[in-house]
Amino acid sequence: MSLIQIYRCFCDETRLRILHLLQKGELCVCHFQEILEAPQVKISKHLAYLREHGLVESRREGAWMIYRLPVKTFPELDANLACLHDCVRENPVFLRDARRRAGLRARIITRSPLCCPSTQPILKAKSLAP
Amino acid sequence: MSLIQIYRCFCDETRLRILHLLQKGELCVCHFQEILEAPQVKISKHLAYLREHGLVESRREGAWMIYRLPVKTFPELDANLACLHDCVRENPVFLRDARRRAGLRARIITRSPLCCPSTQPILKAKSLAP
DNA sequence: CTTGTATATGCGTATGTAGGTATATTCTTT
DNA sequence: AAAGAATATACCTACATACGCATATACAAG
Repeated sequence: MSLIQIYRCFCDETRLRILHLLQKGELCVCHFQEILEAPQVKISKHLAYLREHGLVESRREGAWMIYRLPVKTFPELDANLACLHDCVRENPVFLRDARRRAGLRARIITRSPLCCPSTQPILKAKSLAP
Repeated sequence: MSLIQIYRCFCDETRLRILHLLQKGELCVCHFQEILEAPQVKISKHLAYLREHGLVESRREGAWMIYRLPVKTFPELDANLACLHDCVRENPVFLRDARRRAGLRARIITRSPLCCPSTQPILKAKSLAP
């Protein structure tokens, strides 16, 4: 993964918002759809772009795909993600995303299992498919 | 100047090298040509791109155009330039650029006025046009 | 005013990217 | 096996970008 590839990934707002959200932990596609209020195909393509360039990893969990930042970190990516986090500290769009993310988690936990179990500390994935 | 614009400017190697060089002070076009070993049109277009997006400023000095980072700074640009500087600390290409820049300055000072006076503390621009 | 130097710009081409629609794939549920 | 949900991909269009060649512009020197 080169610096240039990182910056290419960073130069789209949707991808920036995705990366910003992933800094607080993994998420599945439908979460991005809901938080960013963007169509599935748009989210899915940007995630594919990020994955092809090594900025996110994915795993399947039942019908859901869970995305996260690379477990094996890179200094350049770490540095730039930290810089991004700092730069958007007061940005309304990114602040709103963070709030919606927190709200989403609370809602899912208190209601029914609407989406992937990685956000539901109560239910385990395997228990959904006996 | 938005974050996205900064990242768009950052996602080309030539532009990254130009910005990295400018962190140590202003330079004119022919310096970039020599240090980066790139054709004039390529340098000129990347500088125009950076200027249109607010990442560099230019002024004319005789026949030369001097480029520099914006005098009026922006937090996002500062942060990302600092991050860039840190990321390329050990990058051969950027290290070589820095060395060539230093060598260029020394050569110009000790020899004749080959290029713009901003790198020549001995001669002033006005003294070249009496 | 002409020549030469430094720099910018117009144009053409090739490639990358963003976004949409429609469809395919994969898994779950029944 | 069939239907439905979650996600990915193929294809299309519009637009941005990178680069080179040729040419224009701006200034300096004579």
